[in-house]
Amino acid sequence: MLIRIDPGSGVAIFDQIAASVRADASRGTLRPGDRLPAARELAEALEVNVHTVLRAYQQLRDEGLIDLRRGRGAVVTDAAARGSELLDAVRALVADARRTGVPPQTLLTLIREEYPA
Amino acid sequence: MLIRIDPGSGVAIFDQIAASVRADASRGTLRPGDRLPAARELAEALEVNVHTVLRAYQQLRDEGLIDLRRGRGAVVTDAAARGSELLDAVRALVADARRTGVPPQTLLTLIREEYPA
DNA sequence: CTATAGTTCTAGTTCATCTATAACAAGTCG
DNA sequence: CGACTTGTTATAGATGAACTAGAACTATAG
Repeated sequence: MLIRIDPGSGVAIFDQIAASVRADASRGTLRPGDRLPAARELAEALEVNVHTVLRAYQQLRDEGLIDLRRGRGAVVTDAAARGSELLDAVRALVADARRTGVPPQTLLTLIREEYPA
Repeated sequence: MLIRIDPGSGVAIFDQIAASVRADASRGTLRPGDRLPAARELAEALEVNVHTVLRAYQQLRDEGLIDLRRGRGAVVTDAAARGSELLDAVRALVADARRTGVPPQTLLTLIREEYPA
């Protein structure tokens, strides 16, 4: 469980935190039942405000990736394991995009168009 | 060529415009050689500032999706056609994600992790 | 040459993000 | 039960990116 962020990368910090957790879940580094660090704790480690971390956690909860409960913290759900099954398909698609010279932004847009939030 | 935007959606307007063009190119609605509306023209239609549209166009140029020339405007390049070849693969992947209950954000993160800008 | 349309510059406004503090509430766990 | 942990909510201020506005400039098309 290592979360790294880059302030001033243009991407909102809370988005980076959430993305980092998602990535760990997909890789299997984070497994169902695992607990994320407490918000205040992580905030201190990243030298970031608690609200920023909490906003990331709430985003993940909205996606069903974690459960948030007072007193216990953020626990990874079963849903998180499912993401890892897609990894191979994702890798194949990315390889295709690379080969044909389709830039990341375009690929991301294609996905978004087909799978709107 | 229909471009719609939603101000106050959190996503920057110039990003929305660029994404809309990318989507049209992938779908085949926009083909190599086609011209985008003049920046001032589109700006007026969308009730948006010219700079905002131009920023979107410049982003697309950086990706190689369009050529920008004074006096002529924005012309879709050959590169744009390549994106459409990926559509089937993208649709398959999205279907897989849907089936397994993986939310859009998670899928997008997976792509980003594998294909960093 | 004239109209077109992108480029560059300056300046002001708005709004999301992030920070800082604090009080509160619902759990966990001994 | 009771202390502790940890998320929830609220308020307020600072910062910077995005957007707007207006104008002058310049390469290219026709």
